[in-house]
Amino acid sequence: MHDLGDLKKVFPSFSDDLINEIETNAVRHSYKAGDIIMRTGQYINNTLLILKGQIKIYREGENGGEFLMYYLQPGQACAVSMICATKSQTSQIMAKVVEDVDLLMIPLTLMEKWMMEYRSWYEFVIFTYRTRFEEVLEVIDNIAFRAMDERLEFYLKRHADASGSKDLKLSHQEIATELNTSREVISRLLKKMEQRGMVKLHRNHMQLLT
Amino acid sequence: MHDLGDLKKVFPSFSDDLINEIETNAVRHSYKAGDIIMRTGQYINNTLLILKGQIKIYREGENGGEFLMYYLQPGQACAVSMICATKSQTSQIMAKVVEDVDLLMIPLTLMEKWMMEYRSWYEFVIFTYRTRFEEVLEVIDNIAFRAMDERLEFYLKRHADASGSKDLKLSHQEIATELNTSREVISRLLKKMEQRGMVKLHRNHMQLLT
DNA sequence: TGCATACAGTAACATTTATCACATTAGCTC
DNA sequence: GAGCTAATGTGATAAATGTTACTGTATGCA
Repeated sequence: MHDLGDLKKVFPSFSDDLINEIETNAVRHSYKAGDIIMRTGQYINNTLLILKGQIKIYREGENGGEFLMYYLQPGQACAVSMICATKSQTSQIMAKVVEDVDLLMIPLTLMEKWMMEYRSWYEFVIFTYRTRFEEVLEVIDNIAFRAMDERLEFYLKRHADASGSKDLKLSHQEIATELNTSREVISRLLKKMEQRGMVKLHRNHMQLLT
Repeated sequence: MHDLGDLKKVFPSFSDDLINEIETNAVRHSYKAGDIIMRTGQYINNTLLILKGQIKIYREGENGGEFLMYYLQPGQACAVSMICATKSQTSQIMAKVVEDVDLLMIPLTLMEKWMMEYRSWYEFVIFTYRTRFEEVLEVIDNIAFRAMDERLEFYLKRHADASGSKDLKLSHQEIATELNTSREVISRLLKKMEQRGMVKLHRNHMQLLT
C-alpha cells in the first residue's frame, strides 16, 4: 500500500520510529476532486495527514459562499482536525477536495499519545498550529483592512504560490465565491488589473504578470 | 507574592505538581491599563498566564485601526504567545491592557517540557488553541458574511459576555476603531438599534436590553 | 452544423459604507 | 452658572460594492 520511504519523503521531519508507528496505525484513504471530507457541525475523530493532492479549507456562508481560509498540501495536516480531535469536538469548517487526494487518518487517541512520546510529532503539530493561525490572521487582515481590489490581488498571489504556477485555472465565478462577492465585481476588477498590466486574461484561466 | 491556593483558584484544572512547577519557575508581572504588552514584529520568549485584569488582542491597521480579535481574561493564556514561543517567532498581533493586569510569564523552554510531563498542562494548551482558533473563525465569519449592523450586534454581545455585564462602557469611537469603521456609522446604527428596543444609549455607556 | 451551456463583458441602478461639515448636548471645571 | 471639551447626532455627498439585466462568445455535444 505505502512504505516507509514514501512517508519519509512527504514528511521528512518525522523520526523513523514515529514513521513506524504511523505505518502500523494509520488508515489510508483516497478521495476524488469535489468530495467533501469535513462539514460544519460534523464530529471529528481523526487527524488528517495529506500524502497527495490538494484540499480547500473554507467557511460556508448561508447563500452558498465558500470563503477560503487556506489550502492543504502534501506534507501538511489539518490543524482544525487536530484541535477538534482532542475532545471529539465538532468541526467549524468545511474541507473540500480540489485535486484527488490520498491521506492518512490518525485516531485521536494516538494523536495525544504521540504528543508525549515523539518529539518530531510534537514539533510538527505545533508548527501546524502556528502556520495556520498565522495564515488565518492574514486573512483577517485582508478582509478587515483591505478593499476588494487588494484582496483580489492577494488571493491571486496565494493561488500562484499554492499551485507553483503563474497560470491560474480559475473562473471569475469561483473567485467571487471564495471572496464572497459577485462575479461582476471580480470581472470589473480583473479588467482593471489587466489594463494596469498586472494580469493577462483568457477564458477559464489567466496569467499573473507581476 | 502569590501562593498555591491563589493559582489553583484561577487555574482549577492544573494539577498540584504543575502548580508547584509554576510557583517555582514563573515570573510575575503587573501592567497598567493602556500598556502594550506585545506588538507586531516583536520576538516572544514567554507564554502569558493571566491572573487578573483584561487584555485585548488585536490586529493593527495602517490608519490606526485596532481590529479586535478577542479578550484575555483571568484563567486564560495567550494562544499566540504559546505558538510563537515554541520557536522564538515574532508576534503577528498586538496585546494591550484594558484593565490593570497581573500575569505570569513562563519561559518557552518550560512550556515545551511541561507539554510532555504534565497532562493538565497539555490539555490546557490544546484547549487554549482550540478556543481561540474557533473565536477567530467566528470573527472571520462576521466580517466575511455580515454587514456592519449585524457585526455591531455581535460585537456588543461579545463585550457583554466578556465583562459579565449588560452595561457596556464604550464610546462610539472605540467601537468604530475596533470594527474598523467610522464613528458616524456606529452612531447611526446604534440609534437604529435603540429604536428597535435592543439597546438603551447613554453618554459613554449603554445597556443591552436583549 | 447547429444548439445548449457555461463563461465573460458591460451598462444602469440600488444599497451600503465612508467622508465631510457642522449642530447639539452632557458633564466637568472654575 | 459660564464656559470648555469630549461625545454624540445628523444631513449631504462621494465612493465602493452589490444587483439586475442584458449581450456576446467560446466550447462541447447531439
